[in-house]
Amino acid sequence: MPELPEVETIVRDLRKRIVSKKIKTSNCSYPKIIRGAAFDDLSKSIRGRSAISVQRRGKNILVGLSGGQTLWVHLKMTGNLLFEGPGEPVGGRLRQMIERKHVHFEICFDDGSRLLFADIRKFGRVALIKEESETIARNPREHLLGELGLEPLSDGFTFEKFVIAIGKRKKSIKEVLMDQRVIAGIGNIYANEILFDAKINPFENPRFLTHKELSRLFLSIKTVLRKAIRFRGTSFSDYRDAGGKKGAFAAQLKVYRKAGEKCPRCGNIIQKSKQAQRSTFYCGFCQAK
DNA sequence: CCAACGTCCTGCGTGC
DNA sequence: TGCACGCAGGACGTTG
Repeated sequence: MPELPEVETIVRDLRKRIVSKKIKTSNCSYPKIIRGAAFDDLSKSIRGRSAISVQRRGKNILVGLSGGQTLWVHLKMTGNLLFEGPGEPVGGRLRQMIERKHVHFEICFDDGSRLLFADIRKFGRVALIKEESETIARNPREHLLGELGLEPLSDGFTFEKFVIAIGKRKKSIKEVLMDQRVIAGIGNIYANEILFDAKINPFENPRFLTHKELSRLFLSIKTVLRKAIRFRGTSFSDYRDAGGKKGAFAAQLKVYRKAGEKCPRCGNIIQKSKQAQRSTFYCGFCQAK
């Protein structure tokens, strides 16, 4: 479930903690999570390298290493990236993940600290990108990053680009918002919340949205994502930040997982439906078509 | 070309 | 109580 706000929270935490640290060793207990080259190759390639940057692109985490290589991580549904400082074993959920053998990959730094990749459902993936990270940014068809669309919190995310990106699509507006090739980083939770905030029906055809509705949607994308980052993301059962702590945005959710409850805006009952095999939550009154 | 569905996985909630 | 099943869903793969 980590979407843009959760990934951004993790990236900011990790940036403070691992930049300039040197990799001593790495271990992998479930090789299927490694994409591309075999784990042994990856392990040899990163040994002795230092982390020089931590960046986010959509829901992708990119750890830049000295020598020009980049470690790519995608957390998918239930993945966690957790940092354990030197000589300070973590408690709580991370301890539980370790004990239940949900840690599948780890990087040990030479100061004794560790970066752990844990994932209950093993959907998350790790890979080493050998080209320079700049090359990746310039080439949107780079395989591991897919064909990523607009970065919604960047300066390049303008209303004009947004309208062009949205306009041609034939699927419902909610499916379009979740399409990583259009806008990168929005998943099911924030698609629901953004559409509620913008008072737009999730089933609406993007072609029929008025200029006024598109303006509201453009604004809601930015305000909802920014607010969620301020609250350090949404935690239900699985998401934790790099320190193993929960995000606080779940208490700010207006419609997601609130079927049968009253709409906080108009008091009507929040509906639950399905779109492309995913749950959709909305208020049928203030998000009417 | 695109839409729709299947796949990967485990934990949790529900119903018999 | 215990078991079977459905559900959660991001992104990729396959099918039609």
